[in-house]
Amino acid sequence: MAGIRVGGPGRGGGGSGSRGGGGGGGINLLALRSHNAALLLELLRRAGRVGLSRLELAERTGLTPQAVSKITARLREDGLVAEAGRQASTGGKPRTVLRLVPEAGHAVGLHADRDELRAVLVDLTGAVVAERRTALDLGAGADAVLAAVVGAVRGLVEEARGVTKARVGEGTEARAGEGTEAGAEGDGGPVVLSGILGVGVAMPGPLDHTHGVLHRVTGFPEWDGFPLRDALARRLGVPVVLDKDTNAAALGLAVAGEPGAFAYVHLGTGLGAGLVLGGAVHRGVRTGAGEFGHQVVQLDGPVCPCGNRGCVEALCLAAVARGDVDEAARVLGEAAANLVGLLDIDLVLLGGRTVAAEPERFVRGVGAVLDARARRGGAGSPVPVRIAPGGARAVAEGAAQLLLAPLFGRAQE
Amino acid sequence: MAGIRVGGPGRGGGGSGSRGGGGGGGINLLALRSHNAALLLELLRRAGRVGLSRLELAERTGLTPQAVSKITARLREDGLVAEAGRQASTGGKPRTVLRLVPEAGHAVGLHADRDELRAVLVDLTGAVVAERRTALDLGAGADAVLAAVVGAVRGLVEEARGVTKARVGEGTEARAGEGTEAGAEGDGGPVVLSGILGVGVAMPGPLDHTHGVLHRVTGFPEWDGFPLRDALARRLGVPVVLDKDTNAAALGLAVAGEPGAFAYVHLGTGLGAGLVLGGAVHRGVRTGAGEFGHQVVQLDGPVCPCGNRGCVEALCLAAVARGDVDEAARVLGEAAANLVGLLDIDLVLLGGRTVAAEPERFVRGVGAVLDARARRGGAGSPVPVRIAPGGARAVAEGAAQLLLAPLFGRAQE
DNA sequence: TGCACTTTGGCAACAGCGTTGTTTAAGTGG
DNA sequence: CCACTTAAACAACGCTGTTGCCAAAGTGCA
Repeated sequence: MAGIRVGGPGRGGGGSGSRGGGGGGGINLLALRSHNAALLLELLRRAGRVGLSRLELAERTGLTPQAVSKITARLREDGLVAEAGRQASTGGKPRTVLRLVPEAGHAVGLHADRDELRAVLVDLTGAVVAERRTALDLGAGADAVLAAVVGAVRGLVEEARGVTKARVGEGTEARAGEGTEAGAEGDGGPVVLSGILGVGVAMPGPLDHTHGVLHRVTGFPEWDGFPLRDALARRLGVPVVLDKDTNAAALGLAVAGEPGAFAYVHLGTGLGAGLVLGGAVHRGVRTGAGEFGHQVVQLDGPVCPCGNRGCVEALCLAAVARGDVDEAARVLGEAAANLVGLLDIDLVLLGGRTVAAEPERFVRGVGAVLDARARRGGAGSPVPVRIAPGGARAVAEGAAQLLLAPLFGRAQE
Repeated sequence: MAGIRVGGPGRGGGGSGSRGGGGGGGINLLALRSHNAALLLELLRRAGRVGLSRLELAERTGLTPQAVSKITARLREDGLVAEAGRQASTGGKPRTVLRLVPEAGHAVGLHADRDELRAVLVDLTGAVVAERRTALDLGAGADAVLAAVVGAVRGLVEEARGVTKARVGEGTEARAGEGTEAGAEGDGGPVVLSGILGVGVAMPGPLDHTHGVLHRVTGFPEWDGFPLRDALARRLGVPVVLDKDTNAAALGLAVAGEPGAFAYVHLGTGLGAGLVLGGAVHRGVRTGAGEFGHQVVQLDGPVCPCGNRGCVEALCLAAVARGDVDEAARVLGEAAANLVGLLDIDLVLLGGRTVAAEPERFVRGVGAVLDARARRGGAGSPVPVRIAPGGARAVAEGAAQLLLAPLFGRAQE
């Protein structure tokens, strides 16, 4: 069944108090092994259905071809990678294409919003295999909510397993196209679901990502300090990771190929941001980063419910409320420009219900401010603004990446 | 004489196009070796004169004691580390204390401000060994300025070498306290200066850290696009690194022990910031991060020379100009609070001439805003504000760290 | 003073990592 | 059909950190 732990089977000693890695920054041989394995997996993931040859992997990693051969052999043994056709010859033996086996692992992503719960099951490549939506009432108490969440996850996984089994037939091993001529397109042949890697949970409002604890869920004081991660992990029996919705969305976008430094700005019932710097989600020490909405852009401006005066969120939402979308976009643009200048990022992605209602006008309005500032600030090409791809499912997909991303070398701080 | 390259002598093959490390993220055995060596050096540097035992190093890195022994043996061979006394016994053989040898390497830090040049020579621990100050006229043309800079560096190094030689006597080897009982305090015994590791240059205004090129030096258009790093490196014959003054200061503070995430806010003739996130200076893709002064905090406010309306810099400096320091501090505080909320940092450090004129009032004023916001935002303890230690020499010292820091594992992106 | 005990840290043997040199496989082109 | 080219596996190697063992150097009690 091939464990998913990238570190490999580790048949040897392993016994005593072996420090796996991480400990204090010292790089072990085990740590080295899993790092390089994760690196190859990440390259293969990004290559998608096209795949990559061993030599291409060697070029891109800086490792020797032989090292890549050894590592990929292990990954193939573990069922994570499979050979899939060959490239055109350039005068000699054609390169063998390696591809990630999507069915080698799955993860669940949950987006628990104020009024609904969205759950997705994704495979190793991040593609959605199954999805569920249900209403959610956070006021019903912890037990009821937890039961609902657990039920949704269980149902999702079992339903998906049934569908997949039905499609395939039965009695399959998790080895896809092992050695044989699977052809360039090994389509339509997924296999039995391996165990679930874990569940990622994305929620609005302040929380502690490191400990998986909620803080001050707006309007629901009974959730304050609730250790959601551990409670869910106990009931589900799989690892659980908790994060803010904006961070999950940003992670999903980063994994999906957006550049190494961008901001995901979410304007819905509130205003927040997820920051990706150097390819990794920046959460800050207390998972508090991305507190974008309560930036003051108007000294001594109107009072915001948070107590400050002149917050972007208040100004922006007020403009939306009175129908002045262009003004809302302009205010949002000024705040985004502050952020862009402060962090020198490459891209601003807009998302959220309010933006989704008038996407072009927001993109145009925010972009206009950024262009004007860049032209004056002078550093060069203006920072592009786009609507974040992925739509309403993006947060849930990103939540699933909270578990997948570490396999591909994206440490979650 | 023991090269300073942490990677070690590498007596073996080394020959052909061996990819040292870095290439594409793949971790080589060489890369592993230098990583772990750098990690130990960093721990020893932070321990300072107190030093650390091998077992303490093992605990903190997660490496086995034997691995630490091997690595430190190499470092001792290279003259970077020396034994220095022993700790009190806890019932068995007492632990041998290891300490960094400060004289094993030196670097030069330059702070080229608008009107003066400050140069420091620091040893491996970052302690200033010699210092020079001269007037600087950026308008005198590239050749004249470069000649002045080169002269200052040469003079500084030779003067320091003379002094050190005079103090020591002569004929010393770069092995300090090798094996012998050097006593707990091996004071007053530095040695011949090893070669200079390189020169770090810190300047105001926008520039490209990656390529070492200046952009739009305010008031001196002739410097626009000038490849200062390469020009200086050619004339000096040692590696040169260029960075913004605020980034250099932030790096220096980070190395000096400030927490893993803080902002250095510099208010002098202009307003800028250096950001340290996750222990590393955040420069952004175009070295543009830290553009703090032209954050808009007053929509449709007064026009700033940069063309925007309501920039912090304009508002803050205007308040200073009319003598209203408290208002300046309040405005600065609001902008700093925006930054703190956005990035979830641990600390705000204030520096620069204008702040230095009224330090307490700025600290109090900025702190008041941060406290108020934290109390409302609620996440918990307020973010402390302090005057950045180091004074007027801080930028030059940080510039020297541009070369020292990589030895200790702080990659410069 | 002497012996038992504890702890440190070097030495030697080892497994595992990526590297190098060589061989086999699998194509192209004359 | 054969020379040539390129890809990838195999084998030997050097170097990494790891493990097992032992000398060194203290403490503490008899």
